[in-house]
Amino acid sequence: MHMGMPESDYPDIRELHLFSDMEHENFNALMRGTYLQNFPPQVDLITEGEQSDFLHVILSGSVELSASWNGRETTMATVRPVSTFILAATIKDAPYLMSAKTLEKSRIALIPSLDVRRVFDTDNNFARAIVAELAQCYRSVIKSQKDLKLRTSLERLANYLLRQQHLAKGPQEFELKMEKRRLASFLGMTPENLSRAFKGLQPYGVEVNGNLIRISDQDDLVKFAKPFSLIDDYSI
Amino acid sequence: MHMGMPESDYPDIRELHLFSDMEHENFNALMRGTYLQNFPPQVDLITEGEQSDFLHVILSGSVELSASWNGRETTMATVRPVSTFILAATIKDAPYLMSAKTLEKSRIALIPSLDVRRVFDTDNNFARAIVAELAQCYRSVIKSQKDLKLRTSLERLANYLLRQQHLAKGPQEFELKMEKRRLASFLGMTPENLSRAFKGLQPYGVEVNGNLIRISDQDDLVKFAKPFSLIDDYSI
DNA sequence: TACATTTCTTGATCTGGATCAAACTCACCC
DNA sequence: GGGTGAGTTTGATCCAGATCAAGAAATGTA
Repeated sequence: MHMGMPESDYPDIRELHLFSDMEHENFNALMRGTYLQNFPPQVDLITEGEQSDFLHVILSGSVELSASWNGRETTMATVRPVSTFILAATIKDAPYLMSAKTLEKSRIALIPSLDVRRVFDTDNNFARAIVAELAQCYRSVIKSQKDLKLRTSLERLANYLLRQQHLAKGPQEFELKMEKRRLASFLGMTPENLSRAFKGLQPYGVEVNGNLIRISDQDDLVKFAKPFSLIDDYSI
Repeated sequence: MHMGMPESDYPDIRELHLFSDMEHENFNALMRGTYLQNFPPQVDLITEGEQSDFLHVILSGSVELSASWNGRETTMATVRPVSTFILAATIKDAPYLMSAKTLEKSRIALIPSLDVRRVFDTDNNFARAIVAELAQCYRSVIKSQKDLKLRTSLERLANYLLRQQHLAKGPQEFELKMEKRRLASFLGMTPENLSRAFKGLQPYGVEVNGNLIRISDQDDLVKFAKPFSLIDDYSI
């Protein structure tokens, strides 16, 4: 681990909506204290319940956010570049509510929470950017909550596939970006059931081949899934 | 409905963490455009999908936030005085993700979203207060999500009762503040099942009499419920 | 290449919780 | 007081999804 960011990583972070409007001075102050590290897969970055020491920015790879209770565990979200995670805990100086671990080899910037809070207190543009980011995060969780409470697991899977297809710019064929067992946990079901759910979507034109998904009858799937902007559109 | 807030309601709102640190000037500007209204029970205040016109502050009574999809409906939360709701939609100028309706006769302040966004852009203390509020809201939803994904309905009910007892300052006996069918929906179950779940908690010392709950064996219930700060403590 | 380990799938069974139906309770109102 | 209608409870049944068990496939490793 080394202190201070190499020049080459500045732009990626600076471009993030969260940092793009802040004072140069303040951004540089943040970066001076920032650690950059390459992590191998399966490394625990954060354990739920611990105090927030760093705001994390994922520059490459992927990170899983999970939570556990009473011996059970569930996947809450997967984070992909370029974005931050556990912003709320950092701002509130509160314990993490989720654990985080790398899924693949990942490059991650660690910005000391103390610095984030200090700059937050002085840089108004940064404070405003944080509001936008938090509002976005809040609305995302609400959508996910609605997905969980209002839909069956089959419906959740169908809509998940449509969302992923949309993210992949809407091709007939695309790859799952998550291991199936993780996807199952994310969707609130068991791996066995996910496997059966894929079968259950065959009548609606979904073909599965390993990580490859083919949606042969888009309209049919849409008719079944009934995607709804107030649940499935993560851009609003 | 009348324009401009009566003096007597200023303090309630001013005391809210969200408004307490902002400039007098700006607070007054907000209040000048604010409508105050008394609503009877069962009035729809907000319909999900509509554009955010007002930030709502509930001064008395209670409001239910719900969401629906494909003919199904679920209770997301109940809001009680003094707090705001649908802050995220107001800030983002995005459509509401939830509907809101009064459960009881309620006094509610309606602050035009345009004004909120304008003051947000100029008053830094207000912007910071919004960050704190949003971070709190975000973490609350995450906790609720963990509750849903990691616990059975019986466990959710047990922990809900312990939380309510705690809010009531920990007496052996306390009242449910929600209709049972709403509570069922909030906990992600049917009314029938809630009824059976109450029965299922009898062995752990829970006695139900209408809206009155008596926890005769605290330790036993706690041992079953296994409350966990990172799910059940809404103050962190 | 062969072996080991993990993930994924499939089948059989079980169970938590939903649904359906009917009684019961209670608040409200003429 | 005696409806009337909503909310709640109880019982019977059903179903989605969990669990258990065992292969099959993929992945990593000697």
